[in-house]
Amino acid sequence: MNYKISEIEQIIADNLASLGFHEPVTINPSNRPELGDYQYNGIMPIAKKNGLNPIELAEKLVTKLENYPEFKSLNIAGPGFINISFSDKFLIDFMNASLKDITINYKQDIHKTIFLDYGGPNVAKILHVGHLRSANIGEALKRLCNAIGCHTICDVHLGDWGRPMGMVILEIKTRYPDLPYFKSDYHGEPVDFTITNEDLLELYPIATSKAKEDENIMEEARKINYELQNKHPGYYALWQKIVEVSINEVKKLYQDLNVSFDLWEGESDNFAYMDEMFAYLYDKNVIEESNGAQIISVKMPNDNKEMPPLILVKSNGAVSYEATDLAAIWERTHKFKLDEIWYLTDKRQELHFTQVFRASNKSAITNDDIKLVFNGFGTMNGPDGKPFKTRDGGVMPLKTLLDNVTQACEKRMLPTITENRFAIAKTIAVAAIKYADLLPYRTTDYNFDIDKFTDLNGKTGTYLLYSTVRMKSLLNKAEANNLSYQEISKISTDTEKKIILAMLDLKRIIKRSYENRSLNEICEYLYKITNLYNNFYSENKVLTEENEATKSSWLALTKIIYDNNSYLLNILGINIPEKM
RNA sequence: GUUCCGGUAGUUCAGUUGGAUAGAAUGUUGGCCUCCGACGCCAAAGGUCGUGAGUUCGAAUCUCACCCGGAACACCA
Repeated sequence: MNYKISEIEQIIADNLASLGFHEPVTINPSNRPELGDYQYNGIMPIAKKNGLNPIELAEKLVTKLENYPEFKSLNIAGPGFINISFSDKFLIDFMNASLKDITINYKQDIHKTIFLDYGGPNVAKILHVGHLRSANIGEALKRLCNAIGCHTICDVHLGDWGRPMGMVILEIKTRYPDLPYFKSDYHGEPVDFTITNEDLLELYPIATSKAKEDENIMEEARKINYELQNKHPGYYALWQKIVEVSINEVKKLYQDLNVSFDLWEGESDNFAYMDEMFAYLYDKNVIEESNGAQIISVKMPNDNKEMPPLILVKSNGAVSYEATDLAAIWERTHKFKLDEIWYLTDKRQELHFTQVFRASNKSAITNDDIKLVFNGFGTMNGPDGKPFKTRDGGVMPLKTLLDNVTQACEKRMLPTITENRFAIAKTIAVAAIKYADLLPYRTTDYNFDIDKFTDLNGKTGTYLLYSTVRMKSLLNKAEANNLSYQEISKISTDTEKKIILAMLDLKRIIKRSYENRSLNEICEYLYKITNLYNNFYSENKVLTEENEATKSSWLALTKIIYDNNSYLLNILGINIPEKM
């Protein structure tokens, strides 16, 4: 017997075809649960298109479907809705298949190679709260892609190139003019000079404000940057040191947040392909000169708004970051065989990426065979709805945020937990932050509210962890008492049925999340199924249940929901502590 | 000014191909611990879906106009 929704849909499509109607069929969970488990709404459009009475058509279809053992009942309601109730056998088979292999609820028939560009930290600058969403959403999307069966390549896309680098080097030069890096006879020898991340964080704002105030200093920084880009030995060696220090610091924080990358490339790596790309672009004859700048016009005939050109080289001769992003596409498509490239940045950068994508297509760096996808996300604001700031008006470091939430979580932990207490608090804090960040639809702005996020009640990461840890605790107790469970053999209560129907809906949720490139539905789903299970948990006592078949079915159910929650939380990049 | 995004319960947000009685969290009120972790569970109240028109069997969803909020709009990245 079949146990998948897609197979049910195929049965309906086949029977519809035998009536002469060749239409794709999708069925959805019923919004009138008292009438059925699922509903098929497709009869009405078909009847309309063919000038038929929808009720009569529905009756013909139902007559053909009635004998399938997958269905318990089928009924027609209203203008032609077909309400479907599944047989217990169908539901039980489905659950036992999930018990054997939870991934059947995730894998889709999609096998693409997707390159993800997220993270985007800047060298010599602090990782602040504005960097959270790119890393968090990007990481979760990567895991989602892998769960459905796609191959991913992830690049952190480090901001390690450009004028700020010149400013920082200039500031170091001002402070330590005698360093060998700045001597004309320097050729890359090792230098006994250490600089810490704290030094860099202190240097950067000073360097940028000095340059802003004094045009001479700015000019000097520009010059250093120009020489750096042409691999001036001293500047280049110093720059490498700065990058290394920065990366090590950033990696630590990403590790705390369960964020990882396959590639730690930066704009400097893209820059290495610049000459090659420019030669190609000139050959393609897409570059024009305008007001002293080198541009690519990216207007299209159907545009109903102004589309400014993509600036490759500014009028002062400096290469723009648009060119860097185009070079990144060049590099990636030359190095890898890709189906899609996904960008995770603030949605305010949409125009920029539209320009870059158009330039890429216009110059045939990419064609229809590679899809460039901009996944803009909303901004995280403070509780007042304005851009998130610290009390004194500065940007809040991501680490400070994590520390604050960790402290708040620690206070709420059971006092009896002394072992690894701080590490557990951090795990909970990461869950609280990540879940709250992934809960709204990707493009929605949201307010960061530390009290709300660390609240233990409601739709929070804390609630999910608590509930999941409790499931695990139950399973551990069962194991300690040598209670075995092989499969679900019966459905005893309404709540169990609701849980099973929610499980049945998972594959659709996963697919929609992938298509929308947003984790919000997965977050909602996790809350829903966890709440349903908690409902079941408070209504029934599993371990003391006297009927053996009921007890083992309930344990198997618990195991499935635990496995599933673990799998879903893992997609969100959230770890589950042993205790909390 | 042009373009895009948003306006749904007191508050924060979901809302599928146009589908039946618009959902959840929080807050409010009231219940539930002899028993697997009460950091839990249940119930109730709470809505002119920004406004007005149109399309049709049927609109929060599609079209048009308007009101309000936010963002982007050539050399900052």
